[in-house]
Order: sequence, then C-alpha cells, then structure tokens
Amino acid sequence: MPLIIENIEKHVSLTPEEKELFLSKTEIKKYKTKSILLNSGDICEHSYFVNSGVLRSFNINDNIVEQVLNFASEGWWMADMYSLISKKPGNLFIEVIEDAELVLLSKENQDLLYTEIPKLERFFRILIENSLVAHQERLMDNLSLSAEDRFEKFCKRYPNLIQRIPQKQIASYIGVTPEFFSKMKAKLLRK
Amino acid sequence: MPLIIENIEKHVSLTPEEKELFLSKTEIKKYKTKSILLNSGDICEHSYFVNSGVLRSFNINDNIVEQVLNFASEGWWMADMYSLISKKPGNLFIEVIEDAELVLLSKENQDLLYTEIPKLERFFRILIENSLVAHQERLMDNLSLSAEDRFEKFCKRYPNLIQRIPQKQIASYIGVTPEFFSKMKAKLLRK
DNA sequence: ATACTTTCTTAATCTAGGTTAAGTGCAAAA
DNA sequence: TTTTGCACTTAACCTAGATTAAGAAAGTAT
Repeated sequence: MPLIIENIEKHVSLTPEEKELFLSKTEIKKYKTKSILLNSGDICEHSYFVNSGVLRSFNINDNIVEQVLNFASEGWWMADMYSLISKKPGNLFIEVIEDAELVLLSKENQDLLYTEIPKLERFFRILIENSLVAHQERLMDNLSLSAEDRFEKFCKRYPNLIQRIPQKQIASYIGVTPEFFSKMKAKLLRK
Repeated sequence: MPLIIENIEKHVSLTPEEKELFLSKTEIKKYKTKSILLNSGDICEHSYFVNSGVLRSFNINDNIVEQVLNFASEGWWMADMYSLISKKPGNLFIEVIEDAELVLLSKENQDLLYTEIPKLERFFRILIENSLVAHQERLMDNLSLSAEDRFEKFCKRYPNLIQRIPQKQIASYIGVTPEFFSKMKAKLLRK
C-alpha cells in the first residue's frame, strides 16, 4: 500500500476504487538534492507528498538572508499554501535537501478530487487543522522561549531530521544565526 | 441576514433551509469585558464567532507572563484549535476585552453540521487554510523583522483594533515587553 | 590527488530588546 | 473622597543573540 494512501487512511477510509482514482490523479517523481521545486515569485501548482528524502521551504528576506519556514521528510506534505490557494505568485522557495521521491498532486486535480471524493475535503481539513495547531505552538514558542529551548524542542520533535539537515538550516528554522547556533551547540555539548 | 451567514456565504452558498438549520445549531450570548470564555486546562467545547466586541486568546508561560496569541473582532472566529480538535485540555485562555455579542457553535454541533451540510466542511477548510497562511506569515515576520516593523504591519493589518486594545496586549502580540513598546512608540511619534 | 566551494567554528565587538525600579495618570472600588 | 490598583512612561543598566572577520573542516568537482 503506497505511503500516501496509508497517510490518508489515518483520517478517512477509502474504497479500493477511490484509492485507485486518487492515485491516478497523482504523479511520482524523483529529484536530486538541490533541485528547486518552486521559486519565489512563481505560482505554486502542486502539493508535494514525500515518499523519501527531505524538502525545505524558505524565503529570502530583504537582507538577502534565507529564512527557513519548514522541513518535510517521509510522510509529510509540502506546498506554498498561500500561493496554492490564492493562485497568486508566492514568495517561498521549495528545495530538495536530500534526494527525494515525491508524489505530486496538482491543485487542479486536488479540487477535482474534492468533488469526486468529498471525504477528501475532510482529510485535507484535518491535515490543515493539525498544521495550524503546530504553527500556533511554534509561534508561541518563538515569542516566549530562548533559542536553547527552541532547539531542544526541535530535537525532541524531529529527532530523525537533525542528522539529515545542514546545521545552518536548523539555525534558520529556530531563528538564530549559524554563528550563534554553533556557539550554543558547543555550550550544550560541554554540559 | 446575520453576520455569520454572510461570513459563510463568502465561501460557500447555502439554501434557506441550510441557513436555518445552521442557525438552529448555534446560540447567541452576550458577555461583559473581562469575562473568561475558556480557561487554561479546560477542554474547548465551542467555536466563537464575534458579532460585536473584541476577544483575545493567550497563554501564561512559565515566567508567569501572559503571551497573546490572537485577537478577534466583528466577523472573526475564535477557539483553542488544539483543544477543540483533540478534545484534550488546552493551555489557552480566551477572554473578552470589549463587551461582546458572540455566536457559539459547539464542537458537537459543528461535527453534526459537517454531515448534514457537507459544504460546511469546505467552508471550515477554507477558513483554516486562510488562518494557516496568516500564521505562517506572522511566524516568518517574527523571525526576520524588527519589533518596529512588526508593529507597523500590525497597524496596517488591524487599524481598527489599535484603539480598542490595551497597549500592553498589542506589545505582547508583537512579542515585546510593555516597557520596550512604550519606548518604541515614543520614538515613532517623534518622527 | 588537487583546487574550489560551502559549512562550521571561534572570538571580539555591538545592539535590540529585556529587566528593574520609580513615578505618573486615571478609573474603579470603598 | 479617598484609596487602591492597573496601564502607561521614563531611565539606568543588563544580556541574548547579531555582526564581522578569519580560519578549520568537509564536501564536490576537475
């Protein structure tokens, strides 16, 4: 059973025909590290589901500094939600940071599937609800925790990602400079 | 036409019967300033839609400091999403900060309405999508903008709220102390 | 293997924003 | 009407984390 179907069936159950229909509307592609799936200024046309590998989304702010928004590894979805739903150019980049096999679901097909399999409306609602809750928690953490505590939380939540992501990108995710991150890490190891 | 129905029909259209059914599952209540609608540790049973007045959600972190998550005025929804969907005790407070008339929709009725009016599944999906996008942007802003720039964005986005919310709560929302906010405001006025 | 590029580290210096403390103004109790 | 309490201000001092700069390590390409 494909990972993506397992993922969906965690929240809604599908008949064999529905599974087949769903899969027929998706496309599997492989990408090498450093591939850019989406550029800032482009319209995001697909949601990406990760079968293997790691992705990150980021933007580049005025200071020419990359700011990481999210990572996605096996079993996670990734897209520029703003651009995807508004159909306007977004400001996120999506990049492959570890060779990846992805399931591509175009926005067009996603909308089509909503009408053909209404249960999927529920599935994606739940998916986004969970994402919203996670973002709210991260927002509060960023406002009230120290960099050290945010790093600790990151380690607990994504223990398997730490070894697979360049350290400077973790630094960016938790919101500190690579230099400060390095210093902080050295301090933590000394304990 | 009730504000809440107008709000829903921005995204999906309802038949007169559906409108009536929807309204029959809600309840209108009035609350005075300082009423607590939800306490930390309680399970959030309702979504609140604001007909008039202002609400805020916040939590109290270890340092005994209130951290504002969100405000809601006319036409906005408010709930502790985490608690509402997980049915577990949350850590948010929801408080009335200006006398309010609210539409209450219990989680129970919301789930019931999902099955009776499947279109609502779409409505709430879209609502949450928009909320997610807003939270993502705020997260990125907190990671890459100065307090001054965050305040400026807040003023642009919620110009009508500024006069209605105690300044220390705006400070908390953008993530600075009341003292620093006061200093910053004085500096901005000098310009 | 060698050169080239990028990541990571260390350290000195700097600053946005926090902390502490004291005082002002004002609305609500009493 | 006084008192109490809260919201806001100002100012001195402090610190987490940024910036700058330079070198070390580790990939990557030639």
